[in-house]
Amino acid sequence: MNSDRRLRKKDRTRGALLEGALQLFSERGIYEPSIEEITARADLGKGTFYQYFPSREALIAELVRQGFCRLAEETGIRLKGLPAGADPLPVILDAHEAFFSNRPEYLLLFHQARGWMKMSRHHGPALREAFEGYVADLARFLSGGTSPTGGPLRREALVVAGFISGVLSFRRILELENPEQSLTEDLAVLGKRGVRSALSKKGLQAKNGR
Amino acid sequence: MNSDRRLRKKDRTRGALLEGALQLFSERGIYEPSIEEITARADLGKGTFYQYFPSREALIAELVRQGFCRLAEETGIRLKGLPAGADPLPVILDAHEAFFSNRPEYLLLFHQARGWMKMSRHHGPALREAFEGYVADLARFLSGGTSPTGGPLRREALVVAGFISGVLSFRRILELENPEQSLTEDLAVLGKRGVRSALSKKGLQAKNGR
DNA sequence: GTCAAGTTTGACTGAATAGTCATTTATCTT
DNA sequence: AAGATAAATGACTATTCAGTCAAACTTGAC
Repeated sequence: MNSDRRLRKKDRTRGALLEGALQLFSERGIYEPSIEEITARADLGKGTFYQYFPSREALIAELVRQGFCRLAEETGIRLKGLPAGADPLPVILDAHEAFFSNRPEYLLLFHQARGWMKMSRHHGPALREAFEGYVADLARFLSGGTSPTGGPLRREALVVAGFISGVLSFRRILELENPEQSLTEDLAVLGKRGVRSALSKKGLQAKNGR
Repeated sequence: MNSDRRLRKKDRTRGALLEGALQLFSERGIYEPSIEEITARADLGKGTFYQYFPSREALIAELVRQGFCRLAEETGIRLKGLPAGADPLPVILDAHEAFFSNRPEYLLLFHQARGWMKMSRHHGPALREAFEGYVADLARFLSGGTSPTGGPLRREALVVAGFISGVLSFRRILELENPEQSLTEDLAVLGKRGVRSALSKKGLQAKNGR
């Protein structure tokens, strides 16, 4: 009746697969490594993979889901200590920066998974749901804890998600000389221009529009 | 002595390869399509590919370079009609929006090429140079035409590039219900928060920092 | 200890593909 | 038209890899 042992073992095996794959994907991307390499990294035989995941994509979707969960959790913790009424955005940005600094292996994974989703042919719903959940979390964080889902903050959340991922990505590939950076400062620099620009936008629109 | 004919033919063949590959990459990404599929799309034999490009990556790098050139050209044209002293940012954003709306095939290409660059093993310098050139162009545009290279605007350019690519990317995969969107407005919404936040940032830093 | 149920394995199959190169085809020169 | 140069070709090789499955192994129950 102590079949818990077996369950724990299964969990460990599954965990080893996920962990090994995450490591491998961060080195060589999600496309290159073969299934056999993934199982080898976890010190398992090739056949074992298919006991746990029906396909490479299922594994990727699970890794992404798990990653976003961890990210949301850490962000949530940081937001606990925020005085009510204060803008959560800088905390969110800092939390992301810290997360990707501690777990850089998620950077390429998230990036490539996003690219994967842009291809129509593939992808069951799991991957999309993971991203959707992440944006919903962001919207919730931005709202300061109220409005559980898809309110008017969804757009803002989408923009924040895009800003973070895009800036971190360009930072990564085209390193600045002096690497003291902060997403909050980046946003402030950009935001000053943006707000200023938005005011004079109307007049320009006619000239450049379409 | 009329070997111009041959040169033009060669150019046409090369162009057909590039065009076919771009189309194919936009449907199935840069990893999936085989070299033979690419040549087939251009109605050419497989061997022909290697007369023109030493590898898949070389082809990708050339496509990216070409794409950034077109993008910079179109942006430059729009900026011509800008009164001196005005902020070029909204025009840059509009130009990008129009470019990717007219040529959506570049969205996935640029995205995946960026991901490719994050993997250390691959990549000769060509791909990096293409991105570097793009950011340099952006910095030039942001400066209003002065300061030809790598001035203090490089960081700002990097942030702008990241913002644009990230927001467009998230928009693409998680479509909003009402698709009237504008990068300029997105930036304004975000910027208002960002500027506001930056001011109160110092006090928060101690609480959430490190 | 022995049986049954659950888990792991890696050899095997079939299919796909990168890159090569001897041959064919097209174009230019005279 | 004939010969020379350049370009295009696709059969071929050697490799890689996804997915399967019968056999081996492990664990728990009695």
